[in-house]
Amino acid sequence: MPEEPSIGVLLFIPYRAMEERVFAALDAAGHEITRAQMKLLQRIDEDGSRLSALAESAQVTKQTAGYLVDQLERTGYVERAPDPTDARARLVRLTERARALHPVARRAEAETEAEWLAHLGKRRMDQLRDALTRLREITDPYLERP
Amino acid sequence: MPEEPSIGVLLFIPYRAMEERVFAALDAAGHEITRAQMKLLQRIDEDGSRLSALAESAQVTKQTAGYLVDQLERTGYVERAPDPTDARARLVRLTERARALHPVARRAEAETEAEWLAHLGKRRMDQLRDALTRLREITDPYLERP
DNA sequence: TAAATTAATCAGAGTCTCTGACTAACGTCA
DNA sequence: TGACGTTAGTCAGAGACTCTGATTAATTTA
Repeated sequence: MPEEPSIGVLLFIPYRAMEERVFAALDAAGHEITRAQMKLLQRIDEDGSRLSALAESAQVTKQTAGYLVDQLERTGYVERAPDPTDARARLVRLTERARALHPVARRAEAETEAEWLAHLGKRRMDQLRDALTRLREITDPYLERP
Repeated sequence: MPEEPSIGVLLFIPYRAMEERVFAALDAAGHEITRAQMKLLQRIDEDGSRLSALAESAQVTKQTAGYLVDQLERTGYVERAPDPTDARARLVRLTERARALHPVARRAEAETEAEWLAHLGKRRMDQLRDALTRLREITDPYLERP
């Protein structure tokens, strides 16, 4: 007689399943991206971002961000360019290779979500999204509040 | 105009909030437990568990499990005893100190859940749990299937 | 009983993260 | 305008967590 999982575990199980689908799709498309690298990659602005900005956004130290950007640079996902407005700074920019990741990740996400919708039905899927969106109001420390 | 977060992110945000509440409560009660240690600790059977069993259950190698059990042993949360049924094996057992973690963690979880209930209302909280429980049917790789 | 398997450990390495110290460039203000 | 404090980034060193490969000891199988 297995116990009821806690709400925390119930949230984690599908989250993890989604994450694994996305990384599996990236891997299948020839992209060996780690979770840590992705955390940074997602935060790089269209016009490039400074290391400090990435570090702050991803909640890691500048040293950690530098270590991850080094890796992403070596594997061809980002490049560093001088920042024209400040000679101390450099802009981390996405390469074409990095831009190719987005559609792959989005497709895997959309496919997984479609399977969930098929299993839950539209009503319950809407209820799930609604409840999670409202829950975010009190659990997201970075949510913009009006 | 911030985009709608994906369902994956929406799941992750409250999960992470819950996890942080639990570890903060443990920390406040004087227990410095890491996520990796907790993953093992949760899987130790009432009568003790073998290292191999813990490793398999937590999805890590035996070496990793050994490394974590060493730490937990040093900090007084587990002890190793010979397995009377097999001289190669040793049983990892919870100490009293480890047993003291459970009520602290459960209380933090219950408090957080109560806040969520107050914010969402009973109807939406029930819908959330229902949707997540059904979602588990297709996203939990370790779910017992009848 | 010899061979294969299983339980655990040792050794070495890679990833991710941190703190502390440093250099170079920028901004301020007396 | 020049000294001072701040900011951007890097270097060095360390700790946590994870892995692969090799080893030892005990058990199970053929």
